[in-house]
Amino acid sequence: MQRTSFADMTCSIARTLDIVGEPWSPLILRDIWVGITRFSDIQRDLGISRKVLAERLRWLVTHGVLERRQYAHHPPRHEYALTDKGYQLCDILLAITAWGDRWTAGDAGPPVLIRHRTCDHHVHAELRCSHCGTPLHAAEVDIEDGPGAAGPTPR
Amino acid sequence: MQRTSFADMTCSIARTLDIVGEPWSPLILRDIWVGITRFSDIQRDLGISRKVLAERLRWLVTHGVLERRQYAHHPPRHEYALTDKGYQLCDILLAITAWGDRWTAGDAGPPVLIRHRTCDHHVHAELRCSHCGTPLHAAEVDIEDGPGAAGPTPR
DNA sequence: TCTCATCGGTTCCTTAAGGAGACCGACGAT
DNA sequence: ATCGTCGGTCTCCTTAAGGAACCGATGAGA
Repeated sequence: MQRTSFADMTCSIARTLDIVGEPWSPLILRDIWVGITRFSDIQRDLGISRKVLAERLRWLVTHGVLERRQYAHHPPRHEYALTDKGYQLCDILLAITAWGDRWTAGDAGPPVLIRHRTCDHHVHAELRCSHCGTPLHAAEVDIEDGPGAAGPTPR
Repeated sequence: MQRTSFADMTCSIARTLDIVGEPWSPLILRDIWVGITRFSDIQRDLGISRKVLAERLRWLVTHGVLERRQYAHHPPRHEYALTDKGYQLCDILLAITAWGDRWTAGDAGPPVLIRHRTCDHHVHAELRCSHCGTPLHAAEVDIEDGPGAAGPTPR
């Protein structure tokens, strides 16, 4: 899709979307995160076309989000694994899950529960301010030009 | 493009992507969030085609993320505004910005800085556990079936 | 009054991306 | 010898994105 590339926009959101903004990519990352790591398994689980899956996996590997590993030599078999960069993308998936649970789950309740191993409770993700630690929301922040801004009206 | 609808998947990530997973949608939300609220202004700012912008705005309004408001009567003029549901989506944008600042900004530094009005510092978003308050990361959680799960192997 | 500009779109055409499914080589199992 | 699995590639068709032109309602200026 995405005939217009976002890679050159002066915006961290746009540059992130350039890497994982295509609709299937977050679902592929989710699958690998929960342990569905092989080509055929991902294809079966998502119902994605094999062509598109191959394209996306290649793209995500070249952008350092995934790595392709050979886990068996005699029948040469491969799996995909998250890099550090990819694991941190999954944090965004936690934030997306929190929104989806709240606004799209309906009466049936959330499809999955998230158990935090640290405290052993069912939890959801909350955004906090890195400085003062209080809950952070989009309505409570101001946007200012940063060092990487371009031109007089950057974003 | 998204010829395959994600709306019926038993997954909060998929259902969220069904609403805002198309690549332009997050950028449209960002623009409205930072105060670019009129059709022509958004179109100019993003360089998106007018046709696609009209489609996206309609979609986001029908899904309750935006509302279309008439802000002038005599020359009938409209603007788009975030609903509560839409404002909470912008929290995801904060998480995306944090990742993009870290992994795509390069030597120039982040394009924008986020000032938290509560503490008046430049900050970034951190994910915390809703129960124990410690930092929450994708590697530290287990996924379990929730009440809205479907079938024996839901996701 | 005539002309020009703006806002918020709609319509049309071209091009590129997604979906379905056939095919394929390497290997293992029966 | 045949069948099945894994990890893809290739081809064909449909559909969505991009670009540009057009449009009605209004307002501003000469």
